[in-house]
Amino acid sequence: EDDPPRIKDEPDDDGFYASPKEDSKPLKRPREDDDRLLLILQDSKAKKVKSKDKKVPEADKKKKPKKEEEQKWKWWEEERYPEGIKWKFLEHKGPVFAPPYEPLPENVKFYYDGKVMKLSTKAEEVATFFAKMLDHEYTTKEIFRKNFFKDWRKEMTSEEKSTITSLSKCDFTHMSQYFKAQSEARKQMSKEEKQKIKEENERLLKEYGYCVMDNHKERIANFKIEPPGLFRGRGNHPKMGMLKRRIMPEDIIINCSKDSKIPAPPPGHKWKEVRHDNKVTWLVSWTENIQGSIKYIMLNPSSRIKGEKDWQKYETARRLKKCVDKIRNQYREDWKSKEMKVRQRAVALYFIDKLALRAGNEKEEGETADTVGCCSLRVEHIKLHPELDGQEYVVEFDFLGKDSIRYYNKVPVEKRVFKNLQLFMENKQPEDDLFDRLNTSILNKHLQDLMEGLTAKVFRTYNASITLQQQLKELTNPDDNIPAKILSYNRANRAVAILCNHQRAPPKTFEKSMMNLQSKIDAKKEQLADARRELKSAKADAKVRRDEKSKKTVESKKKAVQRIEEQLMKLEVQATDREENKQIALGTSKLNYLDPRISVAWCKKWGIPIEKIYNKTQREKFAWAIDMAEEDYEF
DNA sequence: GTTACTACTTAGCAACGCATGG
DNA sequence: CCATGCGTTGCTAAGTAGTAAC
Repeated sequence: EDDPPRIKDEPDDDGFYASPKEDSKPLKRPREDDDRLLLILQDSKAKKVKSKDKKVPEADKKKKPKKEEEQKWKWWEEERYPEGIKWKFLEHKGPVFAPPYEPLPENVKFYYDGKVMKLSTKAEEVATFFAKMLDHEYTTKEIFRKNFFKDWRKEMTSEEKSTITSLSKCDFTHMSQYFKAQSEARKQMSKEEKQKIKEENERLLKEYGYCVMDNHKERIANFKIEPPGLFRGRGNHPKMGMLKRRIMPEDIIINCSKDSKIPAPPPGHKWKEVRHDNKVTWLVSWTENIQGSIKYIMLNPSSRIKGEKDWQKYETARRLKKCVDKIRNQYREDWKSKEMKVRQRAVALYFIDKLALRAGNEKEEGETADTVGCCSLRVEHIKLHPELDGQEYVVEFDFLGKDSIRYYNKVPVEKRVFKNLQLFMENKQPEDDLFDRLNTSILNKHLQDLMEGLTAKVFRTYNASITLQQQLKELTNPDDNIPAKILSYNRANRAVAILCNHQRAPPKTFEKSMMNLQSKIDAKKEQLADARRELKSAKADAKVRRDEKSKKTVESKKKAVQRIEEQLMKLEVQATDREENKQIALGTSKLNYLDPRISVAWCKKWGIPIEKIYNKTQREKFAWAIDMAEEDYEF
């Protein structure tokens, strides 16, 4: 047993404290079932009170958020379960299913080969999926059309099947127009109607959006089952256009505790299975029909179960910080190894560390888009340049990574790495694996030996977080005002996003919005010039008159100039930020790679309100960090 | 080692909805 | 008050990585 139980009052391997303050507070009361019952009881009482509240006007509404505030639970101050056990009590209402198909009104026609054709309900439903995507580029792609048509035909009656033999003879335009009109009508709805829909959504959220896990009510992330539709893979996906079938209660596995109130399936239906597995975190699962993979309903990032894991992730990355030098020396040694396997492993690890590449699991050919990560790189994905633009030993990377996002980079590497790469590529075809003696499993096993809990992806987390910390130190100018400091923060964030290759398509309205901002800046500049002129004349005036009143005018004009200068500066900062962000997505790194305590500490140090860095959702996810981190926190 | 299966994190895009300014 | 632009949220695909069975 190299993993001791975690409940104790000293830090475990990950630096977790049972009770996190170092002065040894008494252990918290263990989670007891009595507590749980109490909470549920309170909860149902609260509901009753609330429903009464409905008739009570405005004044009472304001109390609600306060009440919730008081109830906020600091799970990070509690002891953790022994490893493997995820919860003791879990109760939920099951999933919300997609609304049933509503057949089209009679007057909406489908045409085949120029003639009106009435489709059976099943065939019609699938046809509407295609019609709704008609404007999308997808529907012009050969593979998409082929896959769609094949799956569509499976839903047709035998008559339909014999009539409809070619997709190009199908005319969905009338259906498409109908849907466009529908969505237009939705936008035009009256306030009352919109309000009604909103209330219905809130009701659904209230009823199905939460569960009770152990003693606490927790938000569920995705309580709605994915509706049927056409599969939209990313990049060049061989399965694009296939029919994603409707999920029924009979497909659903429910996971909850034995002593909980088991959710009821919709009338006339039953669940595939109800199980009670507290070694996993999911509440509901089903098998999807495109890849045959399992989908899950799990908790929100603000939940204890996700938060603890997230915290732990950063603690592992911090442990890597302590031994990364040793590991780097090690892999540099391994570049010289007699064993090919060891050399490949060492070069791959160098890429993962230096370039923050993903591990690169192997994928089943023909089942997914052709994308790669480090271990699955092929010879065709790199070019070796003994010299390029005045630099020696340059490796040019060009491949599609996760989500078919292109990774393109020219990197000078150490001579040994370069020589090794030449060796690995000898006598190989472009489509051969660069690291033919390596896969992620071998690599991760090796990493596990170097440090407990170390895997390839820890390097991404570590390098991302350490880069943010470094960049913040470097870029923050103490004399800057708040907007300028925030620009520095965003620039530090951006450095990480570039490292991790988090790209986005430039927003469709980018050019336009940039122009708008520029014209705002121009207007502000003019305003500033005016204000300065006025100040000047006021000064001149004051010189002649030498009275109190004109002095005051000068003062107020001065202030006006200052104010406008500040506004202009803010706009210019905004423009810079936006321009630099054109093709970079900051969100992913902020949410998944940057230890939030670094950002919290930075905010505290420079007096930046946390709201400027994290929006509401992000503050909920990182509540633990916001509560814990002091200004001197170091990653 | 290889494969199948499972559980969980990470990812970009599009729809939504709210604030803002004319 | 309405339109518009933009940040936020929802959605779900696509990764990583562990385990078990052969």
